[in-house]
Amino acid sequence: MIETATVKRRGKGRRARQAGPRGGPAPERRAERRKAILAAALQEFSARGFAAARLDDVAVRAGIAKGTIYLYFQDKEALFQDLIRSEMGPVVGTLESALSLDLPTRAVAERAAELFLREILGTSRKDIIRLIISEGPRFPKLAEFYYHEVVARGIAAVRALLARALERGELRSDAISRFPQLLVAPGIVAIIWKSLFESHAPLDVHALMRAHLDLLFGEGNAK
Amino acid sequence: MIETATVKRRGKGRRARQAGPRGGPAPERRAERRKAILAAALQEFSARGFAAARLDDVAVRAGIAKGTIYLYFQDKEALFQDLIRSEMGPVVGTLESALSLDLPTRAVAERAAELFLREILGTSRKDIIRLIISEGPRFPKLAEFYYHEVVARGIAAVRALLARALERGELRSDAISRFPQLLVAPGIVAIIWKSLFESHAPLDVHALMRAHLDLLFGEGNAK
Amino acid sequence: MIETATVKRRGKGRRARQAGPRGGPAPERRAERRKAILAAALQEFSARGFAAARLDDVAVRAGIAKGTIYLYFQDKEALFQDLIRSEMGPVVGTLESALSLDLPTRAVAERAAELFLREILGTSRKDIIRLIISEGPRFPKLAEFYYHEVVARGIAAVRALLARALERGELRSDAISRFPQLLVAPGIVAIIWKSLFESHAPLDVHALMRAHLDLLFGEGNAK
Amino acid sequence: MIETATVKRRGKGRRARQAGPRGGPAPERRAERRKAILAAALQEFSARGFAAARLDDVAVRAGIAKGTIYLYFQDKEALFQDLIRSEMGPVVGTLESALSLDLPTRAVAERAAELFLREILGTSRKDIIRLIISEGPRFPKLAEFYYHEVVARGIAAVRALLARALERGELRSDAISRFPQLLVAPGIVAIIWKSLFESHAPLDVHALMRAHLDLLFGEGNAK
DNA sequence: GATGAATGAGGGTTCATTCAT
DNA sequence: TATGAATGAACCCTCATTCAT
Repeated sequence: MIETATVKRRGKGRRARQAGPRGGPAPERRAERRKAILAAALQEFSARGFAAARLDDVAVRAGIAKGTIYLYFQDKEALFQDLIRSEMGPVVGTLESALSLDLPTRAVAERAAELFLREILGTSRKDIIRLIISEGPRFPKLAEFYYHEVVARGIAAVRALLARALERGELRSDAISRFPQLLVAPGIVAIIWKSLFESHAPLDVHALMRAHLDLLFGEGNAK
Repeated sequence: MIETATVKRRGKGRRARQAGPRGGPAPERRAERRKAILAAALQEFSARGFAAARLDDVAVRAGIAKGTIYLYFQDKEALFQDLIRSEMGPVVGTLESALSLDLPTRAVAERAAELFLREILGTSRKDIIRLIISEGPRFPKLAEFYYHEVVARGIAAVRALLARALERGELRSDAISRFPQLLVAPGIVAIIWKSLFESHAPLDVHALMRAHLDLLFGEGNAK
Repeated sequence: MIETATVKRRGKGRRARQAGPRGGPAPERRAERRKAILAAALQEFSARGFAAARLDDVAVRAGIAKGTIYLYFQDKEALFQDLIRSEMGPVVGTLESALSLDLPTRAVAERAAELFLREILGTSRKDIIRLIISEGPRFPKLAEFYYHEVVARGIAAVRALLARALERGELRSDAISRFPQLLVAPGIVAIIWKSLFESHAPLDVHALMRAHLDLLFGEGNAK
Repeated sequence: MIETATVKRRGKGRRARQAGPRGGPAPERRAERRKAILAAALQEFSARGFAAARLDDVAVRAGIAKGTIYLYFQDKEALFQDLIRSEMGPVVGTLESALSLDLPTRAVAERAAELFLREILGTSRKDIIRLIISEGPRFPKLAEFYYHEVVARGIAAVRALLARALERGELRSDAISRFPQLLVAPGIVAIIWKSLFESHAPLDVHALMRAHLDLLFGEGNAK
């Protein structure tokens, strides 16, 4: 087949402008729009999934023209990935500091649970997590990012906390220390339940988390 | 018929024939093909997700022509829903009977865990579960079906088991009795972990499940 | 930037089917359609140029649906390139045999000129040549193909003819032998003239060619 | 105003301002910018063709903002047409005076050839000619302009020269007198060759032109 | 029934053109 | 005057669905 060096122009080369020369004519107008697009994208992506979401709808929801999206994001995929990253980045730090408080372990765990309820389950970040679960296998680099930036850091923080707890004799077993996934599992399941079954069988996530902690630490209340 | 919130392009007028006029030309040839299509569909859907999967690829994988799919399934959506239903139905019964065995509760739980590992995590059924998690919000009727046919029945069986266990004093608390989700959560997380992070951090699901049961029942082995 | 191995599916991989399994259900129906598309494409491309031509218009002109084009050609570029190749290939052979006739050189040249007038200037092939001139720089591989398959072969044939002519003393000089471009130049110019200026100043190409041959061979008539 | 057969999207209502209200804010700054834009446009148009060239790239190359182009030119098409006209105008005069020198005809022809090599083939004007060849059919008014302002004047000058040459017996035949295209043809072909085949088969245009003149005038050197 | 060529609506992306600053 | 962000019409290409064979 005859191939050419032609016509197909900008591959991933040209990227959405990051900041105009002299600072750009709209200093934080730009940031606002970017946020509006990300917010709209979150809604559309989480309502329809990556493939089925239409940038047309994202634009309408963001109150801009379709082409404008491309002034802020390379393409649909970059929009998706930027969305994931911008939403998840901030929480990890908060989580890490919550886990490193010098309090009785159960108390720390309860703070973390509250944090999860307030900052994740109660916000659109839960949708981000669903998106990662759903689309991760199709976006290996995104899964990798999420693993390194969120999961691995979270696991490390949990392990540090639990090592101390074990020393202090606050834990029944080293099970969650070896498998921090066990600590988080109910949170994940809560997210999934709420998005699939909430209308059929509402779940009292507060109570679920309390029961979970009771299992781990024995009954008791550190509040 | 299961309806969804998704948009349809062409009319839903004619439906896939359910049985040939005069008895059908191929008695169980028909069943074979149906299975081949479902198997192919499972692969494509779980590799790409519902929206991005192409019926063309399903057909190639099933070794048939594209149009043939429409002799067996109404449309792409029906294929997807039939797939979910045909795969998950059978397991529930097995699970129910495993949970109703008259053995020490820990032993029953271990059987159930083995069953999960063997029949779900070790097979393509884990992909079905991922698909439900991913696409459920877009297919409310499917989530409903899954809730009633799988989740609710599973919960009922677990509750029966645990009620007995509580009476017998085999459980530390009534936590999982009130929230059977806690029992299942590590299994869900294992499925997700394997599809997203296995290459970055392999997970020993056997050990994970054992640690989980240790937490619930205290250390010990009922085998 | 996060990259993925994702989503972007078929690059140039999947090619337009070349022939169905059992010969294809439409034996030469396929060839007919292909021709219809090529004919339509020729019109659109030569009327608007490669970039500005719309496949939509090609489809309408060919009497088919837009998507059908993609059953026959990989993409717009492949259609363009196939067009050039399918049109120019055949003529070269005819030209070569015309040039190798064992006749007085002037007679051979006149046959070639007639051939040019009849088979190129008088047909849509002149548009192909214009297209190559116009788009060649943007399609280097196409220019290469054209150079090797048409130009180089033409030059070789001309050189063979002229070498013989020089031996026989039929030529005034070895100028065109060294620069066969000189032989062809008026033909090229005629094509360009007709497409640009014909309406302002009609050109009698017959007379032009005769005058050209007179210059090369001295006045005389071999017919 | 030059009109074309091409489609316009937005209205042609407002035109590029030709001179600032109260005299214009920048006296010949304006001319400089105009030149910069034209130079940039030449590069982009000749590299990509009219349709595929992007005004964005023109602006970048000219070191201005995209919108600024519209302060100097009506629209893309006007820019293109102004480009052609501004580049070709000047040469014609030079050519005409070269052709009207009172020297032996062969000498005049050689001067003209040198002029062509130096002022056209050796500069970006050759790209202008390629552009006219390529886009002329889509811009009839441009072809008309080019015909009247360049071609017709060139032909007239050539005819005058050759009439004198015939009288003086310096020409073998009246062929080129009747068809001045024959005189120019090798130049055209050289332009095309260089843009298409130079990398495959370099062409010695000097030698080509000399051989051409030898054919017309018989061997000899008037220098 | 089975096939696969054909259809055509749809969506991502581009880019000429406008206009608020 | 100059800027460049914003617009939105277009266009290439895909793919679910149909239907003649």
